[in-house]
Amino acid sequence: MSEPDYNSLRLQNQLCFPLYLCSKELIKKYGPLLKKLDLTYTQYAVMLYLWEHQSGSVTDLCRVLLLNTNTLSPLLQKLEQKGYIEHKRDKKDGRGVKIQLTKRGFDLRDEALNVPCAMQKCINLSDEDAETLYRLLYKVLFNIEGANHENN
Amino acid sequence: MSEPDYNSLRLQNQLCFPLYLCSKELIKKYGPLLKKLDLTYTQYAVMLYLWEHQSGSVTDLCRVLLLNTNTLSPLLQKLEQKGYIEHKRDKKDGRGVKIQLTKRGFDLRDEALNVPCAMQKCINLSDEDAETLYRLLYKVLFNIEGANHENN
DNA sequence: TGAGATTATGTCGCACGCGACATAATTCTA
DNA sequence: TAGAATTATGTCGCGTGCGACATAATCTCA
Repeated sequence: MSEPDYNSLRLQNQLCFPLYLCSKELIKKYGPLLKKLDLTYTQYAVMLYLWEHQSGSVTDLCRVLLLNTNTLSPLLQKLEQKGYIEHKRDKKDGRGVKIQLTKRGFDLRDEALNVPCAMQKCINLSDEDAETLYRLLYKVLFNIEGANHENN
Repeated sequence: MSEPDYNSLRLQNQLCFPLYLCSKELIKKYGPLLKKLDLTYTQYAVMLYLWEHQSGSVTDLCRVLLLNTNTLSPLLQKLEQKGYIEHKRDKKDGRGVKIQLTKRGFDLRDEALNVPCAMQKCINLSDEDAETLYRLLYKVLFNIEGANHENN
């Protein structure tokens, strides 16, 4: 018997590996920019959601950011400590919590305006490449998330 | 004065966001497959390197995986506890450490052979799309890592 | 209406991943 | 050749991120 083909196990043949590197390194690049806003990357993502939608439940945020409550709950507590958001129990449904921006959180948006531009310059892709990348990433996401829902 | 353009802050206009989701969700998909090998994703990446190169220093692994020693050191200790690798002080240069596979670590490769195939099926991209995605990811990596080296 | 199922949120323990810093060995240089 | 700079590895503290589980409120339906 001949030796099995181990090429599929080479690091350079893994699609997930550059994905992992890219995500990690890009988030690292956000660091200095977001530090000025006293935000981490995940906290920034929550703020992006809230700037766009004004408010939302923990479940809404979980669904959009693909995070579990056990990640989001402590993170939201930290954002509250910073004074950027408020927790409010839903009066109609005592289980639910409504997350809302404070004035300070709302005002932070203007300070964040330069972030996307700086990151775009850092990534430095042509519009066409960026769009292709974006489209393929969502295709992968759709494929693997679809597979998730089949299991549930 | 008119209101600033906040569109650049919309979640759906961030390239980093699907990257972050894709990486996170794909790594989650690896979970059940790697659990059978008693490996996490990052530990798996280390093993991929070692299966390919037989041995390497901590610095080698840091360079390839774009990780810091403060992440890798504890991780390598865990791999040693599992009996997959060995630490050996370099005799010529007392600072260096050589990481080597044990027999058990080496043999694990055969059990890992099904993993890339299963992941490819899960990602479910055409060869052409996969290649384009791969190419664009490395382009971004090159751009942002290049920017890193300028700063150093 | 009341017991079980479901839903929304949260806690606990573990594993990255990083910035800042510590330590030991080697190399460089005056 | 001694002291400074560099290099290789490692520790500490904090912030995700997840699986497993806990708790409280609501819903369902016999």
